[in-house]
Amino acid sequence: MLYARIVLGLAVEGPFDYIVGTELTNKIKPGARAWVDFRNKKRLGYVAGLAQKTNIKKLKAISELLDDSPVLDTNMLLLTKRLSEYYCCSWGEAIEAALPQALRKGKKILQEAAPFQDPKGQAKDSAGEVTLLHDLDGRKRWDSYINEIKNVLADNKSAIVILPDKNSLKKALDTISAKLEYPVSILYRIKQGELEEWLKIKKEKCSIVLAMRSGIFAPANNLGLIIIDEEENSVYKQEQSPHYHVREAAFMRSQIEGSRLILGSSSPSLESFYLADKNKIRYNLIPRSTVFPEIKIVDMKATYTMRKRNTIFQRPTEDAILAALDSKGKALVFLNRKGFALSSSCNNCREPLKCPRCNINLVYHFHKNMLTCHYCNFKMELPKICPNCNSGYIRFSGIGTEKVESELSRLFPQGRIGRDLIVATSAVFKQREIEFDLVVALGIDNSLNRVDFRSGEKAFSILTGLSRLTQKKVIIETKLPQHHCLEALIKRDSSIFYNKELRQRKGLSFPPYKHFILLKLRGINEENVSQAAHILFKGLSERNNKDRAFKVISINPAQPGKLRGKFYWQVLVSTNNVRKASLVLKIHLKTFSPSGIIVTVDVDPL
DNA sequence: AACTTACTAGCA
DNA sequence: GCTAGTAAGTTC
Repeated sequence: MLYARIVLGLAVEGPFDYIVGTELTNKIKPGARAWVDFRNKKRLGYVAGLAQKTNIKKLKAISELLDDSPVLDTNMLLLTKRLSEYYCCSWGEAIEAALPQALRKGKKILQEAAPFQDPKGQAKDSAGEVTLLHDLDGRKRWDSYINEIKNVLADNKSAIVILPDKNSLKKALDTISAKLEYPVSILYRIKQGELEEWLKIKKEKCSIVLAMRSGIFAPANNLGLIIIDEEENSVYKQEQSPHYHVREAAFMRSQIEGSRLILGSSSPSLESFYLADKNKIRYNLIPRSTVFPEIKIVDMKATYTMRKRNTIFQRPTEDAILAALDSKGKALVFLNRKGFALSSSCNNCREPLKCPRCNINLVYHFHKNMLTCHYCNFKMELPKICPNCNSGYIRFSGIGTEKVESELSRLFPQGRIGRDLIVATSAVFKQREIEFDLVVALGIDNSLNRVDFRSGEKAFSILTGLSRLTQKKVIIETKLPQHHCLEALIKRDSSIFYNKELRQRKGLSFPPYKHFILLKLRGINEENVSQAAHILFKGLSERNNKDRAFKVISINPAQPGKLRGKFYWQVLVSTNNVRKASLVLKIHLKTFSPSGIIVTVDVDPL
C-alpha cells in the first residue's frame, strides 16, 4: 500500500497521510498537486513525499491527482522546506509562496510537450559561489551581469535575474536583449503568477528569467546563475506571510542548485557587506569612472543664527543654486519624504534626543508628553532643558515638503522650475541618466534621524545616489556634519561608513550581528491585544531561560498602534540561530492562542 | 486556518 | 436544565 504525505497551504504543520489509490500508484510523484478531503473540505494539497507505511489509523484517500509531471521538483521541495524552517511558517505556506496563483488555485496544466528532464550537470569550480558586486559607478555592473549570463549560457545553463520593480525590469530586458546575440528566449514575468510564462520556463532546457521578487522561485532548469540587482532594496522583503527576503531565498536556492549568486548594488546592505567583510562571500568593487563631485557640507548648526527660523535654504545653498542657474546649468533639489515621526532636538546644540540603550531617536508622544524608544520601550519625560548641553530647550522638527517648491519660485522667479531647477524625492534615482551641475540635499537629517536602526544605512544610500547624479557639486545641509555617513562621502571612501556602522551595530547586538524576529499581535480589542502580548512576552522570557534559543528584547505597541480597526502590539526577540529560534517559536505559539488574537512571525524584519 | 467538541456562565 | 459563548483540541 502506498501513502502520500501531503502538506497544505494552511498554518498547520502536517504533513498529513493519504491513501494513494492503485490507479495512481504509478503516476504520483513528490511535488505534484492533489485534491484531498481535509476536515470534510476539499483542499489543494502538495505531495511532500511517498511512504510504504503510516502510523495513522483513520485514513482518507486522495480525491484527485492534478499533475502527472510535478509542479515542484526535488530542489524546489527542499527549498520550500528550508524556507518554512527559517521563516517560521508551514511547508505548505512556503510552497504556495513559490507557485503562481493559478496553480495554487488548482488549475490543471494541459500537457503539451514532454517536460524537460534534468540531466546530470557537472559542477563547476564556481558552483555555489556568492559574490557581492559593489558598483560605485552605478551602471557598470550590467557589463558584468551580461558577461556572467553569457558564461552560463555557454554551459547550457539558466540564469535568473531579479529586479526590484517593473521599470528596472523593462530596462533590464532592453539591456540584455541588446547585448546578447545568443538565440535564447528571454522570459520575464511582469505580473506575478503568469502561468504561461511559468510553463514556458519549466519546459525550456535553459532560459534567462527576468523577474521581480517571486521570480526567485521560477522553475528554470539547470540553474547556473542568480543575480539580485539592488540587493539592498526593501521591496525584496515580502510584506505578507511568509515574510521571506529574496536575498535569503537566493542564498538557499543557489546552495541547493549549486548555482552562482551575484548580489549587485551601488550601496550594499550592511548584511551583505558584513558577509563580504568576514570572507563568507566574495567581494568585487567596481570603481567610479566619472569625476567625483565636490561635496560641500552646509553646517546648519553654524549658520542657523544667520537666517530666520523657518528659512528652508541656507545662504550658501541659495547662492550656489543662483550661481548654477546663472551659468545656464541644471540644479536638483532633493528632499526625501517627510518622516512619519517627529524628531526632537536641542534648540542650542542641535543634538537629537536618543535612547540611552538603543542609540535610536526618541519619538515624542503628544498626548502623554513623553519621549519613547520604538525598540526597547524606554520612556522619559520631555526634559525642560537639553540633557546634552544643559542650556537649550527641545524643539520638534519636520520640514513641510510642499513649502520647498513655493520657496524656490519665490527665490528664483525666472520660471525655470521644472526645467533647469528640479525638486525631487528618491524617485529621481530611477532616471539616472540626468546629469546635474548642482545637487542640493535638503532634510537629510530627517533620514539620519529616522526611528529605526537602519536610518544611517538608508541615508548613506541616498547620499551616494545623489553624488552619482553630478560630476560637479553636491551641497548637503545638515545639523550633524560629523556623522560617519558624511565623513565617508567627503573622504570618498564608503568603507568608512560601513566599518563605523558595523562597529555600532556590533556594540548594540543589532543585525547583521544578530537576527531579529518580530512577533506581531493584532485584534479588535485593545486591552486583549495588550494583555495577550504581555502573556506572550512573559511566556517567551520563561522559555528563553530553558532553551536559550533567543533573547526576548522588548514589548511595544506597534507603529501604527491601530490600523484598519485593529490594534497592534509586538514582541521583539533576537537570536543568532534563526532555524532553532523559529522551531521553538512554532512550538510555543501552538500553546498560545488567545481568542480573537492573531499572531504573525516576521523573521529579519525591515 | 478552519472546524469540532468541551466547558462555563447566565438564565428561568 | 437549557443555551449562548468561548476555550481547547484536531485535522491524515
